[in-house]
Amino acid sequence: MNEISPKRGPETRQHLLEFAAQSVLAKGFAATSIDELIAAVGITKSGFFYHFKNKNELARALLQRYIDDEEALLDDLFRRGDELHEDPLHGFLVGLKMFAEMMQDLPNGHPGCLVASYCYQENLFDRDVRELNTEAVLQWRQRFRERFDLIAERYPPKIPVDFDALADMVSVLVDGGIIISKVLRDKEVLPKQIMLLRDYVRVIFLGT
Amino acid sequence: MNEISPKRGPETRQHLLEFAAQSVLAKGFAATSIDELIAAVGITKSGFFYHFKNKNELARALLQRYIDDEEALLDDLFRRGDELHEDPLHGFLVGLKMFAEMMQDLPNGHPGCLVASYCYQENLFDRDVRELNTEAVLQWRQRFRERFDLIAERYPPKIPVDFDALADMVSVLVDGGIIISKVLRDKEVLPKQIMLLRDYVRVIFLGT
DNA sequence: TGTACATCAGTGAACGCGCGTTCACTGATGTAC
DNA sequence: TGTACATCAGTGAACGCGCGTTCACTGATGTAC
Repeated sequence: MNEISPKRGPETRQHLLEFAAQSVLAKGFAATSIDELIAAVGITKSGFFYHFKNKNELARALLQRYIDDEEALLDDLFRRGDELHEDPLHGFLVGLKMFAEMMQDLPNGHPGCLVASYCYQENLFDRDVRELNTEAVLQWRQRFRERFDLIAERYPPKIPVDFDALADMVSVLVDGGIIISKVLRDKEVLPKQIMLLRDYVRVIFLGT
Repeated sequence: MNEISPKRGPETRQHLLEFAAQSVLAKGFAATSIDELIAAVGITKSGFFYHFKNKNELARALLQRYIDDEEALLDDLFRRGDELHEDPLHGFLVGLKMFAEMMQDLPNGHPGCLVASYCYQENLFDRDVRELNTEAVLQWRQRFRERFDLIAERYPPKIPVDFDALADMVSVLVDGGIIISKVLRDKEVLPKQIMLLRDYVRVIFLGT
């Protein structure tokens, strides 16, 4: 038995991270115990400390993974939108549409945003983890801000609008939409909010 | 000493709730210990259990107080908006403006939303607490939905819009705005998001 | 081809502290007669 | 006006469990010569 024994380490680490992410989103980081993670994965406690030197290291790895995954997902999505329309506005609108559809197709709704979860437990974490969180949000602001600048070159906005605030609005609606979806146990809320944002962006740059 | 000793009970309870709210918003409910609360308030642990029969009872009281306070605050705010304009649209727009200003005037920004905090630790709480959370969000949906219905009677929307989703958008932008404000440590984010919502509502019903 | 050593991915036992909860008790104030 | 009892707002000591972390050790695989 256990014929695939060589090099299981990275795999075990991934399982720990996956299970930890679920648990943190359901109960918070403080209530997520190392004991439950190792029980789920099937190693001993010392095995956990081989992979992570302490619990804060787990928090860091968890957040880094989440940020990287989200970035890859959304980059891919808006790139596909741009491939369908060379126009930056319509490419973005298609990207938002695809994003809304993707959120709608998740069987149990969005599992939750680690950035938001950490935000409401920030005192638990070292400064490096908190800075990671801040950096991630700032990156999204910059990314969308550049997009709106690009759009505005071709489509001067019909309504005066602060592009940094509009860029933040994407993160705001996603994080807020996830919360209201979760609290109401209604997975339609998040996609509907994204579509509302889409309508707003259209009316800003096209006037209807 | 201690000449004002009679009937201190309710006062102690309020202090416990105030301190608990701060701590829960900074670290989460699980990491908020009864020990730190009683240390802050100056009673013993058994004194705590005189006021709350267990920790879940504290969670319930905390959330109930938060919901009641927010409801009173926003009711008052939109009532004042309506007093300045008998028109339901302009009364609402004024209310949103005052809301944004109020958020801007908080010295350290909004301290956080307990509904959102509990949402990311829902597995810690009994069903009654979770239902309280759901009910609160549904009430806000209904409240704003009625407002939009009223507005639409006089101002048919220029853009087709789902009023339930638009009503949810208020909660979504507030909860999301608080998170992004907190993560960026920039208290301007939340009021700006509220003003963006205001512009959106205006363009929906007035066309600009 | 065989041996020596290094690295990987863990095991097992023990640690001390902090946690939520229970229990029997208390001293000051309020109320009934 | 004095006494008996009830209620309020706690105290103090003890409980057992679960937590994160440390330490010395191990057995399987990989690499150098």
